[in-house]
Amino acid sequence: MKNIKPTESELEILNVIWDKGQATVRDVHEVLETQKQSGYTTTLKLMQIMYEKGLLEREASGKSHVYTATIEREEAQGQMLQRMIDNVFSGSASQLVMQALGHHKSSPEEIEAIREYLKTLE
Amino acid sequence: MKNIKPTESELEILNVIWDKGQATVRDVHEVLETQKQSGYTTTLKLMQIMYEKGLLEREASGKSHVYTATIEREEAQGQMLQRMIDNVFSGSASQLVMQALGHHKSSPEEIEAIREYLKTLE
DNA sequence: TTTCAATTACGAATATATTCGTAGCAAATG
DNA sequence: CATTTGCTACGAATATATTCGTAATTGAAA
Repeated sequence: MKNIKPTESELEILNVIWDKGQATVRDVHEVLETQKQSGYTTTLKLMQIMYEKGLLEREASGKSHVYTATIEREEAQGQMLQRMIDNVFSGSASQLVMQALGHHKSSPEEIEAIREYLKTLE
Repeated sequence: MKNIKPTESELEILNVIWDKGQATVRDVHEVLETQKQSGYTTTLKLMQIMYEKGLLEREASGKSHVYTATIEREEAQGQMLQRMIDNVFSGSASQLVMQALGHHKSSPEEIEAIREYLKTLE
């Protein structure tokens, strides 16, 4: 099992690739551009580094590369969550859950979904 | 309202200060030493930087300084959680909650606590 | 008062992350 | 075939985080 720790910029890129399934540098850049100002080669360089780190895989396609993530979104979310639980909530997942529920007015539907989910856990 | 974004090392220090309420550099260092190897002046420097950043307050006491956090633990947890929800869970707190519940076998007591908590939210 | 031990202040070295300019290459276009 | 366009590779500059050695300071002890 792969243990990743993406930086903030890397996470932005991963989110685009997870959304799309796969993406070229240009695909990613076009999305990022709408969120913040940045140069094309910046995105390129980051994705090259992520490839070297093993965060991304790529395949040549014409003159460009098509990138995919080497780890599933859920897997990465789980790892980042675990780190937050350990480092910020003294290892208590339920503390985190209650903080999250308290601070972010969840809709009744969401609360119901969580309640349903709790049932399946027993 | 203060918006903080402590680094990993800063968070380790904050955790010690939150636990103790207040602490000198030595206090903090003694705790950190048990977790990882590091020099005293490293801890000192970090705490000086945190003071400059406004993460910590301090008061002279004898020849040393007594530090306190300028933000409550719960407030900081809330901010970090919000950032994780935004950056990792596409803004969905309930997604985060369900991931957290699913991945970390919570004890029946914890689940019960969460269920109770949900009641109070309606 | 002199000495000693603990503390702070400070600067520098190293590591990592971020940004972007330039060069080189290859495919498409005229 | 020459030119343009769009891509990758690469190196360098900058920013931020981390680590620690050394010097200066201070309070307490001898």
